[in-house]
Amino acid sequence: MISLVQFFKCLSDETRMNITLLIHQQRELCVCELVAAMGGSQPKISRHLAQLRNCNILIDERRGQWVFYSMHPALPDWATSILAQACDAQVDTLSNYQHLLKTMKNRPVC
Amino acid sequence: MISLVQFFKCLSDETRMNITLLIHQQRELCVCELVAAMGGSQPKISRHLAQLRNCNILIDERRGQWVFYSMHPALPDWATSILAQACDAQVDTLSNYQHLLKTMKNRPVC
DNA sequence: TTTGTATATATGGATATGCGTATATATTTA
DNA sequence: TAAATATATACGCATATCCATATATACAAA
Repeated sequence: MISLVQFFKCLSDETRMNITLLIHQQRELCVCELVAAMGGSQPKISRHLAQLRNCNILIDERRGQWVFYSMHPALPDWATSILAQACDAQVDTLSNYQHLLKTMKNRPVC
Repeated sequence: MISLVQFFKCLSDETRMNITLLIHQQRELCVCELVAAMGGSQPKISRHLAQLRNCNILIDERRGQWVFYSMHPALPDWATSILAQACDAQVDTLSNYQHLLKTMKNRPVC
């Protein structure tokens, strides 16, 4: 189980924080959607996703050529509560990402 | 005003996280109390306090030979909520610190 | 004013972190 | 099987972070 300080460390990078909040809000997203929303290079996003996966914040699931990430089902309640608060504090940035997702080209069909 | 990611960065170090949670819980503590509770060197605690002060998470107030730290009065609501959740997740460690405070020698009189 | 206690800061070094680039792997489609 | 797309990892480098140690500053008491 993830420790509190490890959880904060995972959220202490802007990219990782926004990835986590966006997935928390959208339930699941694949890597290419995250790349489109966050606007970084694919290896950059992928490396941060690996870290969040290794810390048991996210899980991944391959579906065809895509890999979808979602919140770890055993995430502690305190972590979920903190993420909900954080989403509130970050509504503006998140709605920006939502718009980029909607207008993204070649978005995979779920 | 502090950003969400900056807030998480401040809490991403074990010492800073525990300092913040303990002060959030105890309302205010002076540096020597924090040194006694957390068990690090005085310069180490002082450096972390300076960082939390510069980020507007804590404020300091000198009273005689002591400097007392407390939560910044303008801390955003989302930050306060996150700290409350974090305290819940950290009760065991915090009660440990409380005990060290109670049994500390030469504790300053408020 | 000297001494002691409390706190802050400066410095240097070890380690961690984040990134770009290149490349590897997996899957689908032709 | 070859080519295209999606994703992951390895490597090297620049920078950030954290710490111990030494020292500076502020205040209190003698």
